[in-house]
Amino acid sequence: MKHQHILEELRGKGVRLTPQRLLILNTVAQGEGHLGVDEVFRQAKESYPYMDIATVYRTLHLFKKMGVVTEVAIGDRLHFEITDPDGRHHHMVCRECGGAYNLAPDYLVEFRETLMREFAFEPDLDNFTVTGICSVCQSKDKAKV
Amino acid sequence: MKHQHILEELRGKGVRLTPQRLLILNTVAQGEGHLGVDEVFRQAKESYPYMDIATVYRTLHLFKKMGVVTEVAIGDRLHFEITDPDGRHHHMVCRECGGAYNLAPDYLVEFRETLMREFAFEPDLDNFTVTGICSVCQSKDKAKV
DNA sequence: TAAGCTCTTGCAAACGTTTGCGATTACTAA
DNA sequence: TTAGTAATCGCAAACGTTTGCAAGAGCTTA
Repeated sequence: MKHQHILEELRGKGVRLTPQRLLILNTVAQGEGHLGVDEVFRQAKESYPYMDIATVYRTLHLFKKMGVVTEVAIGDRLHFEITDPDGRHHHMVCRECGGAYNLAPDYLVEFRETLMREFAFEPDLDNFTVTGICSVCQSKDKAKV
Repeated sequence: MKHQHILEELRGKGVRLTPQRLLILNTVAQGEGHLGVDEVFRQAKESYPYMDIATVYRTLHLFKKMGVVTEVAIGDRLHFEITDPDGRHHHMVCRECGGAYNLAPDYLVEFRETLMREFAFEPDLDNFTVTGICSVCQSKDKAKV
């Protein structure tokens, strides 16, 4: 069981650490990359058969609100990952293959400054996703034509 | 009935123009700004009581695929508007008040070029939405503290 | 350690959205 | 104008997600 610091943090915020929550946290942590809700549910259920899908949803939303996990929209489906501890990152999601790529925060600094200066609009760039077509799929598409 | 050019365009693409579709198109067009699915449904039902919610969903998705309407995510809810004919625009959505502001394409040109150059990632910036806090709500928040 | 308070869980029902299907309708061609 | 064909509609059921509620469990205090 890693993520001891996350547990301390949650306890400090008055979040009760139930077996279900620990299990879901572990599942998300072990699921390298990004897991969908149903995948988290299925895996957690293997360890604890009474696990309820409603608990999974409630727990993931709680973790998201607490900043412990990050939600990434991949083609209409929500995926979850443990929040990047050393500096947040963003995502580029390919609409063709569904692949998710990380994007360092630097690339958004200027965009953010522009919106602030021009519109006094403070964008949420902590959890930012841009969809598009990745380089691999671009090559494939060209090959088809 | 405006939007004659849209009808021609749809017919040209082999889309059947049923009364239900015309009605939904008019509803979206008249609903200044952005209408939710339920609002489109309710308004369309006033003119044609047999209107089915499934038809509204199917039609809006069809129109979206045809490029006739644009989908905007406003705080977990999808809204629809007639696609901007003279140059597309983007949206800034306030997560506090739910307000949607237009954003001219210019502000994204540089961001797009960066992603292309650095990652060969072609972003979908035709229908781009960034959430955040608008200037009005920022002032309110300050006042509360 | 045990009691008590509050939060969380599991269940079931509700909600919003999507899908399958038979009946109906828009469009095409004669 | 009419008949034929394929797409669309309305209905109902299915699906994924959220919510209400009573039973159960975590944390605090003494």
